[in-house]
Amino acid sequence: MTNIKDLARMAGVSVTTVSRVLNNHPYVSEEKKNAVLEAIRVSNYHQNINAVHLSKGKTQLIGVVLPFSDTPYFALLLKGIAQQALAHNYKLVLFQTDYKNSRELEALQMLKQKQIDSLIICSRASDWSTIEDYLPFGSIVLCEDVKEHQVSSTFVNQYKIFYKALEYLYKKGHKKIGYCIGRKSGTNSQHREFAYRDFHKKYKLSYQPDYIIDECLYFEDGEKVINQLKKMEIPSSALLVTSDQVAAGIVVSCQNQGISIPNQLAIIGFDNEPIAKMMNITTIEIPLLEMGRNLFLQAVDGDLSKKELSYQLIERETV
Amino acid sequence: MTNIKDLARMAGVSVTTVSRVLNNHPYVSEEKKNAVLEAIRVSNYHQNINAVHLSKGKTQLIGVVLPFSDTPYFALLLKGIAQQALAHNYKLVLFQTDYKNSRELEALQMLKQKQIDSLIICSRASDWSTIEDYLPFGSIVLCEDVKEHQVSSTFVNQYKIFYKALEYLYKKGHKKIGYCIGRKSGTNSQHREFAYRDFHKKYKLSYQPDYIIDECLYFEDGEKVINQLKKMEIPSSALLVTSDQVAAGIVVSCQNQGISIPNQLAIIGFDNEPIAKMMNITTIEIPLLEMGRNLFLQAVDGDLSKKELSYQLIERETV
DNA sequence: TTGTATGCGTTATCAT
DNA sequence: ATGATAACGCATACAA
Repeated sequence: MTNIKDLARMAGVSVTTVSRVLNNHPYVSEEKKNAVLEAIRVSNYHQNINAVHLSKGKTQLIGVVLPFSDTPYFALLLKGIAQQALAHNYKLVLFQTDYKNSRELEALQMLKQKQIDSLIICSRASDWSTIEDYLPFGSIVLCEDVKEHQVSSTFVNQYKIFYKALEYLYKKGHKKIGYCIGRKSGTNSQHREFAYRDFHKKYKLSYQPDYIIDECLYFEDGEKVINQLKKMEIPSSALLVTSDQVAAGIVVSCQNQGISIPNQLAIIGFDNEPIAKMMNITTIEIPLLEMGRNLFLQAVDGDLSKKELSYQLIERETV
Repeated sequence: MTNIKDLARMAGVSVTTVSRVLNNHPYVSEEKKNAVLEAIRVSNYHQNINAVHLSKGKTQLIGVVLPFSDTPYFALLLKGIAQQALAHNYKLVLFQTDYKNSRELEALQMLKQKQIDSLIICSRASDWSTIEDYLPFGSIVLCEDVKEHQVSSTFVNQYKIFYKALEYLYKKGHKKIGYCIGRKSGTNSQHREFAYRDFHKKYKLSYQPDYIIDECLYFEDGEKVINQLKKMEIPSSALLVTSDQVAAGIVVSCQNQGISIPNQLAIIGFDNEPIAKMMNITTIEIPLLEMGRNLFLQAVDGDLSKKELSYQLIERETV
């Protein structure tokens, strides 16, 4: 493996000059430049990027923490991030945490060890104090409303969205509203639960504990939801479903079981995925791609910034 | 940022000793070890991993090249890879190529520059000669039948699978069989096309060019397929669909349009995703998770090995 | 415009 | 069991 020292010898120049032509720096004569280029050609030279990293203290690598990537929500987020990474000549290091805190800590650790320049956490497992411990080592950006915490973030107001959706259902005459969610843990889920409770308080409604159904991530979970619904003493008449995939699964399951939508069961999905359009599912559009893109920008930028993205209720035929 | 030199000074030992305790090497007295540990504690020391990489010439990083990760096929493959990466303490660098050759070259380049130890290419865009150019720099493993080429790979026999599926349909009485595929390019697609042609030759059947429908990647593409089918002069009576997602989309679209399955249209999906089970779609199971896991193992192993995985036709109600 | 010398943080080799 | 010192390959401040 030839290195710049070898190149320097071959071209009859100093290593500095070699480094200059390698990095397109000015102040190098055409003559010497060509000599170096020729040496590079004949030697089949290539940089050892690790040496560059060590020397520069940067890696052009950005870590992305997410529980899994086979669900449209995270897949789209990731896609947005990847788009910008490509455009800005950064590479991505993926941490699929499976909601395991330890994996998130590994990512944080890589930040500390300078293997990645910054970190995008799409779904946080660690508490604030540990996040803040790692802040000195690189920018960390989150995908939730971080309130007063000194971290950059791009997010939608989950509380407001949920509340508005519930009110929409209420105005359509629904008094027994349930919701389906991926996991009960997680800050997003908390915001939603608060919205759910506050809504019921304000409108003086009561709800069954089993109106909240978790572990709803994939299309096929729709079947499970309907089965649970059928077991309820007082089944809910409407469902807020935090993924269009699951919403679609519910619709199909209802067809299979002869449950009429929206008459017997109203449904609002999330994200406005193409599947929602195809199956005519009322949904709440969240600009996930844009969110991903902005997360990346914040990560490389480094400055503290917070950006709330807007959402949109798209009325179709499941409510 | 304190380094091992500082630690050495603080603990009153040499850098070598510090390095020894850092790496759990033998031959260091309990006493000095504790001194170093204490120095580490008070200084809040952490390794600069780039220095380790430079020194060792390894990064514990493995590159994964795939066109996109928001389709179940690649998402599952990636999941399998990620599982093993986790278990073996490797990190993954993701290259979403969007089928752009240049992105794949970037990955190859990273291999050459030692930023990644090896490379898993889930869907190849480059030709063989360029792949082979990079072989000296680390192990490259592929996800296709590489025949005589000196590269490791884990794969299923796409040709045989397709052929068998076509014969199955034929035995069920179908003479006009079409198929839906993600992209026409790619080696997998070629194998399938060969199988398709050979099948028609053997059974002396003819087919329309428009029986081959590409760009079928997502659930919502099912609608497009049905629209195209309806435009055909002689629509096919059966469809091989290389993704259960799309197959499911087709089923839903048929329901919407009053097309009866399997009477008017028979369907075989691919991958045996949960959605196929839920919607009772006949499908061909391909062990994607296992495939991903094995790909990773081959990547870190480094030895040349080739492994063909088996598949299984799962008969349900769409044929 | 060019080169010298030093630093980046760690591991490996070789004495002792 | 311990340590001095040489790699590892590159970037850069500074001098010329």
